[in-house]
Amino acid sequence: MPGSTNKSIKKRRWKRRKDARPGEILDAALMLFVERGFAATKLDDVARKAGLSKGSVYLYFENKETLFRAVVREMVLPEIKRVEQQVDRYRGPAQELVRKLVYQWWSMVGESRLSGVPKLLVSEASNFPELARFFVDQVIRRVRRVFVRVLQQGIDRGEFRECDVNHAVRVLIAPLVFAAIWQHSLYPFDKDPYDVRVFLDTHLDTFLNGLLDESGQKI
Amino acid sequence: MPGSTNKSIKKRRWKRRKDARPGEILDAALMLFVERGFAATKLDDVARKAGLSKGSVYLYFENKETLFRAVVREMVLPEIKRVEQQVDRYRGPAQELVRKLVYQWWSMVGESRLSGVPKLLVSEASNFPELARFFVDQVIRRVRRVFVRVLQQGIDRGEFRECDVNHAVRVLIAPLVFAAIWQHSLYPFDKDPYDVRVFLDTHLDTFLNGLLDESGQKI
DNA sequence: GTATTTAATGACTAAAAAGTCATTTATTGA
DNA sequence: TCAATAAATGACTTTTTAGTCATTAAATAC
Repeated sequence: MPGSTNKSIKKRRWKRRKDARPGEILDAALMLFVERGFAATKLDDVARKAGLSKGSVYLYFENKETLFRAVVREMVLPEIKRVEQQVDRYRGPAQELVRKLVYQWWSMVGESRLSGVPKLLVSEASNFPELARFFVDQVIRRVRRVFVRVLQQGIDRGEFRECDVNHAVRVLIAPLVFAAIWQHSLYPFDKDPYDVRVFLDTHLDTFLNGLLDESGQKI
Repeated sequence: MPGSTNKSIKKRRWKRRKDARPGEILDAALMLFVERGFAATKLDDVARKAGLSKGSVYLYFENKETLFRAVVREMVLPEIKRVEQQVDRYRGPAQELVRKLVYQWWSMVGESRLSGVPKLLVSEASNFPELARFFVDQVIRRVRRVFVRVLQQGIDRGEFRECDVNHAVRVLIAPLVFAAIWQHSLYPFDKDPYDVRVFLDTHLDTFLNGLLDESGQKI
């Protein structure tokens, strides 16, 4: 019988959750900003997705722009530090390290909600120049630096042939970033089958094979 | 003496240029949409950039969305057809063809205003699903098909080793698209020097070298 | 030169979404 | 249990920008 369950139960309209709110708002905002972009995202939608009202969002974030900046800064930095540490610890053949890093990067960035951040920053860079600068300095360049070290190590060990490491690292990274961006943009509209793992494997195979010292060992 | 030159010259306030307007509006719109995205682009700005008033834009395009769709459709299709024809004509070693295509692609897509289109579509895909579908079908997949044919040819000729052509082609293309997107997004904020030509060369070197038949010829 | 046509304008209206705040109500603690 | 506190609301105001249209003036035809 409908209505019998809530006969005289006073429904609590909302709960106080001061501590949980900011994180929930950031999560909801990240998802919508990634999907729609900054300008096309309504704060009302963010609020609804985060399970509160628009007015409450303004209790935690000064305005829409502040929220946007917070999304990028808060979500990204903790992760990038983890990568750097992981690389510091590793010892072994450069080839193996590259493979490990690529797969780790994918499972961390590619499969988590964070994978949307590259798309978001590519889309909004010119609307938020100082955020773009922050992202390039604090994320992109640090990731590059990590990979440069690995490649240089490989060359020093004689695994890889001499090459322009600065550009090689960009060639190595480009398909990774591309895959993340793709996932959040045109992938859903592509009818041709495509497996990110196979894509990364293929990239690793050709890239590493192409980088092998001519006299050197096979993969 | 200021003012003497326009003493009694009746200044023409505007000219009738019915034929030229649509193209000029499309050009201006493309630039702004690429830079700022759809929602953040004001029709007033498009109009000013195109050298007319906002009201006039509505003489040529029904509304903002129609204009957006027109930008993508009108600008892209003519170019893609040219690429396909160029490939059809070519005969020679697959390696050379790949190199030629990459450089041609760059000078056509990378250095022209069209290079902004990939960024635009990546950014707006989920806001314009049917445009995204159109772009994937009519551009991306056709470009892939062209490159697949070349790679397969190389394998058949024994230049390249056997491999998953469908994924290899994505690995080949990803850095190209990435470079175009990068150029229009985070590149201006990157302090590390980077030369697209060298980037493409490095990519070609590792990719082609990585794809060479193990028993085969050197680059 | 004058009348007619229509490209072009810009001041206007309408719609949408950002941002505010007086009020409500869950929570705390006396 | 009741008063005090502050988290949360949602109706409201403001701002922004898409879209309209009566008017202006350049081009054309007579």
